[in-house]
Formats: sequence, structure tokens, C-alpha cells
Amino acid sequence: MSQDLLPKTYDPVEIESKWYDIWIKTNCFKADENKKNREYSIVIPPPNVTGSLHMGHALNNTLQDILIRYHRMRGYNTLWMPGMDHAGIATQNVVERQLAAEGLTRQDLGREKFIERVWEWKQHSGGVIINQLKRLGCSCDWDRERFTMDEGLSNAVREVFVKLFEEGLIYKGDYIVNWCPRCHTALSDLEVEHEETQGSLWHIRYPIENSEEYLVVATTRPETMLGDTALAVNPADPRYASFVGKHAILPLVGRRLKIIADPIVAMDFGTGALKVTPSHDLTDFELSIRHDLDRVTIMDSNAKINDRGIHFSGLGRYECRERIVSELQEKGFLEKVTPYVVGLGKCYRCKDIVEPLISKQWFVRVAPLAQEALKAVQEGQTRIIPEHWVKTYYDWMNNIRDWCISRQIWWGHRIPAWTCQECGRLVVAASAPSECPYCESSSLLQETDVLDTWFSSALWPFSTMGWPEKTPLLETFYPTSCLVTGFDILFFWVARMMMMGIKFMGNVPFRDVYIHALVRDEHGKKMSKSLGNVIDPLMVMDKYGTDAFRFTLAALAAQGRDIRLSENRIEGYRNFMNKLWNAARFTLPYCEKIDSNLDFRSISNFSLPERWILSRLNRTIATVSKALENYSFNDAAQSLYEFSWHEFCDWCLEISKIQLADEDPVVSSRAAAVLNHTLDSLLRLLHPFIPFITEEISSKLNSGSAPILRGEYPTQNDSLIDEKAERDMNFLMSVISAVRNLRAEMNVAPGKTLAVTLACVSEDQADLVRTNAEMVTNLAKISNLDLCQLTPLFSPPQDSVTAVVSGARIYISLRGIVDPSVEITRLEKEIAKVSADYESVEKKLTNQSFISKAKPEAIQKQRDRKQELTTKMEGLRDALNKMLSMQSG
RNA sequence: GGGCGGGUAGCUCAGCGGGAGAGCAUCGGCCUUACAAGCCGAGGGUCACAGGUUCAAAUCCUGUUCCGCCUACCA
Repeated sequence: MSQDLLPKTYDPVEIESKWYDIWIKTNCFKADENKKNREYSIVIPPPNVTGSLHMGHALNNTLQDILIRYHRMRGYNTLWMPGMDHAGIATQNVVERQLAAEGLTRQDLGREKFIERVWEWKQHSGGVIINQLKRLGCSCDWDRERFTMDEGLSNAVREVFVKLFEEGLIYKGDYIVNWCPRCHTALSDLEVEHEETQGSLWHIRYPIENSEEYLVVATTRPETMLGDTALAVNPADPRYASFVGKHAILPLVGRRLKIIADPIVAMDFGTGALKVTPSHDLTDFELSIRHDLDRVTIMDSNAKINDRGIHFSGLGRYECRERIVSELQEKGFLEKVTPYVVGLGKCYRCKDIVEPLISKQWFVRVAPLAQEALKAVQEGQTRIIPEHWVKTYYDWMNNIRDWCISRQIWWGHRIPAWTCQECGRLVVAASAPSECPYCESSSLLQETDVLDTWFSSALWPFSTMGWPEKTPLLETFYPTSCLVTGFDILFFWVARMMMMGIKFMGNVPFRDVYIHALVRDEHGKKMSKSLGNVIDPLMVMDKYGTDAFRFTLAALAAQGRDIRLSENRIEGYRNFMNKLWNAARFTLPYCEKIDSNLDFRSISNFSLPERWILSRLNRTIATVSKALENYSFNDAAQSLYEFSWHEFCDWCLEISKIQLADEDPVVSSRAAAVLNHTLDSLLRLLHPFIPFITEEISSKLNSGSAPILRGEYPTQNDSLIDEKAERDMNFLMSVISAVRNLRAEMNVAPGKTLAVTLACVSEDQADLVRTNAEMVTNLAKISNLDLCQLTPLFSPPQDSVTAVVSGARIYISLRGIVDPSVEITRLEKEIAKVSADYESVEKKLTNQSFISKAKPEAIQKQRDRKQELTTKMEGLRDALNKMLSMQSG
């Protein structure tokens, strides 16, 4: 492959789709369910069937793909299980909107037809996200794709429901729930979002029966007074002690309200007196149980006032509020109104304001399940990473409330419970019973509600693998190795999977839970359509390529911190892709000719830069592997970036140009082999992050061999770590940099070669330079390098500028160019810097406490530094003195 | 109310006990035969504030302050 066949800039478009097709065609992503040895598995957090790829998905799936590809290359039998959930409310909303456009409602169609319609929608427009995940390069085992409404998964749902019901862990009852008047369904506590909104606190007078007195209560929702059935005060509140047991008269309505005492009432809030509306407030509902209070429901399922609402009947809840307030005012019941910020509960799907309402619902008694899930984390069967989420998990598990699982919609798993129309008993069964087991009547009516989507998602880690059957897949891959997810669904999903996995599989669903950050815009704002700050991942991939995008996400994925994504960061990594591409363009032609098997046994014969890059490579391998094992994606990415660009490209490639041109074929071919080896290893290291470009380059580097995706991930070879080579190279690189620096400071044309005198502090140092003189002169553009020892007799060349590196003095002769005053200023500045450093070191070393208490290594380090700074200072002072005398002379 | 995370270069962030770092942006010089999406250099920071622990603090502890998020039955 000749380099002119490769374009100068990397163009991702064709390469990406080409490789994805090849991977799919050659079954690269397939898991082997029958190979029980070193298995690694992840189940995807199922995206919503109505969804399309956003930044959160992109990050989440990029990280999973990195883990999967890494382990696959490490030789693990990997399974990445893909799929989607059916998103009951969201999907139903989508299809209902479609119907509305045709002037129809779901009721017009009827349940069966409507469900058919939803499936139709799913066939045609659902699941676009799957293709977008492919675009992102996700190496899921697509043949195993699952959907929560699949037959198998639906069986699992019914099986679990029946089992939990039989054990008394599922029950049905009249309770107050969060009701969304727009979606017409109950919501679980988690599905309600709280939002602080400016509201008011209305202080209303409740006259005491047979008395001139009244009690003032403060409320944020005056309209609910229509449903008041009591007043409550704190039993410890002396202000109201005399009122307890008496009755008040409900303004406008006239109902008698018992005044009760309960410790739940906060004395310091409002007036310390609470109106109790059991049917429309969660706290009040609980009070009604404790004190056996009446419940008066005054709203219907649309949140309109019903016929219990006297002359307000038929009004919407907010219209009613206005009317009530003005009527209270007119009649003198309103004492005052104060501004107040309320936490309004909103439906997480449609943002309508949630209304607490009493209705018949199904619940899971979660406390016993939660205890097990709590224990599993406490005992370390499942690790949560980063660890600070553990506390959040514990808190929630410890304060968990029963889970309302019924939803009054049609799309979803219909509750497998039937009521006998003859004897009225409830029959719960995995499949439809033909007759009532109690009275043998065949007149059975199934529940119309469906289950919360999260109920089926909770089973995902095992239902996708074929449970309740005992499948080889479950046998091999359960528990899964890791779950990767955002903290926003820690409770919704992770906690519930833990409960269900332990309950039904007898084992935790995953060994590790890695919780990643949220992706925000560059100013830290949550991306949202209404703010208009959304960056579309598909646009990013089009513009910069998938690899650049993935690398950006990985590089920004520091643990425990949100990601602020900016486009110019992505652009920077796009440039990195191009850099790699060009490094390959340079390297490839040389690689064709060589036998790529480097014999590391003869490493001692390798040149210094060769030993150096191999040493650096192996350190990088160690860093990257360790970082990935610890889910430190950013560390891994950063280390790879640094090595690729600033060691491999900036130095190794440049140095190799000299060696590749060497007349000695041993030298040139070894240089090519080292380049080839380093590039090949680097591509493998990078592959999990940037699969496409690495595959493309690798295919050219090793034409005819299997995809790199199935290749081996490099492992660290300790025998190639060479500290001396690193030290020596650091010295030589510093010398080169120093010369370049002086050249730039002195405004010497880059093309102009220079005469340099290098006075070394030791024979070893001089030897080192001598052996690598070609490299030094080449990279520093030196025409004439004069090497000598720094002896007392040494006299620096005339008309030169000076730098000091590790004691060695570098003099660049600039006859006629040197302006002493410029050089003096430069040296003085340099000396000031060095002497500041010197003083801080000296201060430490003269501090007795430091000498006696600090670690010996720390002391030695300061001594070494002092030595280094001393020689540097001497060199600079000498140079300065010389310049000063030159100027005056 | 409880909890968590954060305030480090102009911007976005690493670092989390021993010489203040990166990317982008800025400035100067280069079309050097892999790459101008590039190369070679440079400038830029009392690491939010105040105390404390330590020989040593951006880093650990306490408090203050400002931001963000999660959670909760003060209506």
C-alpha cells in the first residue's frame, strides 16, 4: 500500500460503514453461549422504543462498547445483549397523537385494534435508535435483540407477577396515588418530578362550632378544601391544645370537621394548623387511616371538580381555586395571602401537574425485596462505582415505599388477574384461566390495567436470556459482569433489577454497576429542546466522524463528574484522528518490506530511541489497562492521546526518519520493525475507543489478517521497561528542546543550521550525546556540534547564547546576531526563575524538621533538585557575566 | 429539611499530601518530502474565602460563600 493511495486527510464516512458491515457479516459480535470460560457480559440499558439517540445514549453506549471490545480482545467470551423497552405511556402518547390527527381516539378503535395499531407503529417508526447505535459502532450481539413486549419477556413478566402475588408481595387496594390527569394513569412516586414554582400560601379561617373563635390554616391548594374532613394540630402545641376534640365548620360547604392531634403536623409551618383532605393529599390520606377519617373525593380523573364540589362542580382545578379564593374573601374567611415557593409535582412524561387521587391500584410490597438488595451491596456481591453512589442507594433502599405498578393505559403487559363475575373472587394466573377455580364459572373478566414499564425492565438481565427457561445463555452469562448506566435511573431501574434478580435468579444481576455522568452543554446546563442547547450526536458523527466523537466522550468521562460537551473539544479529537491517519500514512510504506517479528531478546542492540519508545509503549499499555479495569475511561484516553501524539509522532517518527534512511540495512529494517510494532500495538490499544479508524489502518498494516476487533489486546512486557533509556532520552530531548528554544528566542530562521558547543558534565554524558549525535544534530538542526567536557579550563565560545540542561551547557554561536542586551534580559529572567526554585528547595533542605521527618525519598529528591538547579545557575551566571563584560567591553 | 458533587490558565476540565497540568483559545516563527485538522516555540494561575492538621496542603479536616444535582409527608 503506497501512501499516495491514502488521502491526506482522514475521511471517516465510507470507512465507518464499510467496517461495520464487515464486522456484522463475519459475525464478530456473536457471543458463544456454550463456552463457559472467561465470560464477560453486559445487558444494554434498553432505550425507549420511541427514542432516538441523544448524548446520554451516546456516552452510555460508547462506554459499554469500550468495555466489551476491550474484554473481547482480551480473549473473553463476551455478550452484549441489546434491546429496547416498550415505554408504555410514551408510546401510547405517540400513537394517540397520530390517531388524534385522524380525528380518532383510542376508545374509537377499541383496545384490540389500538394495540394492533401500536405494533404497526413499532414496525414502521419504532426503534430508530437501534440503527443509530450501530452507527455509533456498538458491537452488540444483534441477533439476540430483545423487546420487553416480546413473547418470551412477557411470559417472564406474568411468571413474576403470579409468584409475587402468591407470596403476598403484590396486592391490590384503594390508595392515594399520583395521578396524571392528562395521561389518565397512575404514576409511581419516582415518575413524579418536583419543580419549585412561585405560588401562594392562603390563610383561611375555619370557625369553631358554637363559638366566636376560629382556627386559621395555611394552604397552598385552597380548592381542595371542598374535600376537607378534619383539621389537625400538633399534640405538643400549647396554642391549640384547647381545640383538640372540638369541631370546626368548613367554610362555604358547612361540613363539621373534627379537630385532631397528630405529631406529623409541623408547629413552625404556617399557623401550625393543618386542614386534612384525605382524598387529595398523601399526608392527609395517611392521617385519615390513623384517625379513621371520612374521605371526600371532589375531583374526577380529569382533575375537574365533581358533583361533591357544591356549586364549583364542573370547574377545572385552577379555575376553581380562583373562584374559591374570591368567595372566601367576599365572605371574610380569607385572612391573608403570602407568597410561597411550592414544589409542584409534574408527570415525567407529559409535565402536566400531578393530582393525588384515590383509586384502585396494584402495588409491590418492596420492603422485603429491598432488604436483600441492600445486603447484596453491603456484602460486596455487587460493587457500585464510583462508590459515593452507594450511600444514595442505601438511603433509598432503607426508606423505600411500596411501588404502584398498575397503569391505566392499554399498551403494556396487561395484569394477569381476573375477577369472577359469579363469585367475585380474584384469580391471578400466568395464562388465562378458562373457568373460575372457586366456583367454576366461565365468566371471568381480566383487569384492564397494564403494568408499569419498569416492572418488565426490572427483569431485563434474566428475561432477555430466556428466563423462566433454564437456558445455556443464562447458565453462561448470568450474573452479568457490569451494568453501565446514568445515575438518573439508579432507583427506577438498577435498584429494581437488583431486587428482582436476587428474588428470581437467587443471585445478583451484575457484579459491577458503573454509574456515569450526565452530558450537559458547555456551560453546564442540561441539554433540552426548550433551551435549544442540544447537540445532536448524529450531527456530530456526520461532521467529525464517529471515532472522534467516541474518543471525546471517553476522554471527558471522568468519574463522578458531569460532562460538559463543547464542539471544539470534539474538533480537537477529530484532529487527533487525522494525526493517527497521517502517522500511518508515513509508517505504512516502510512496514511492507519488513518482517514484523521483532526479536526482543536482542533488545540490548537496539538504538536508544528504539528502547525508549518500546519502554514508553509498555508503560502506556500498563496505564491503559489499569485505567480500563478501574473504569477510568478518561485516564486511559488521555494516556493514549499523550503517547500517540507527543511521544510516538513528535519524537519516535521524527527520529525514525533518520534511521530509516540509514545505509546499514540492519539499522533501517529494525527501525521499520519497531515503528511497525509500536503502531500496531497502539492501534490495538486504541481500538476499543476508536474502532473504525484503527480497523482501517490495521487492515493496511497487516493485510489479510483477521479484524483487529478479534485480535489480541497488548499486554505489558516488563522486560521492555527501560528506565535508563527513558532518562537518557529525556536528557537528549531536553537538549534538543533547549536549542530550539534559544533559536526561537533569538529569532533565528528555522531553516538556518547552527553551530553548537555542548559542554558536558561527565564523560558518560558526552558519550551519550556522541552516540546519538545524528539524532541531536538532525532534530535541532545543528550543522556543527562541538562536544567537550566542562572543566575549569573550559572557555565558552564567543558570541554565543546559553542554556543549561542537566548541568550540560549549550552554547549556540551566533556571530553578529547576538544582541548582548537582549541576551542579558533573557538570562536575567531565566536566572530569576531558577533562583526562585532554588530558594524553595534550599528552604526545605535547611529545615531541620524536614530533614528529620520527611520520607528519605522526598529528601533525596530535593537534594537532586538542588544539584540540578545549582549547576544550571552556575551556567547561566557564567553566561550572564560574559555578556555583561562583552557589553561593557 | 436531608444528601451528593463542584468552584484550578480566557473557556472546558485533569490532578486530590512533596517541583501548578492538558485540550481549545491567545501571541511569535515556519507551506521542514506523514499531517496547516500540521510543525517549532512563547505568554498566561495568591488552585473560591477563612481557619486548622502536617516537616510539607490545590490535594486531608472544620467553617463560610457561590453554583449544580438528587431526595423528602412543612400543608
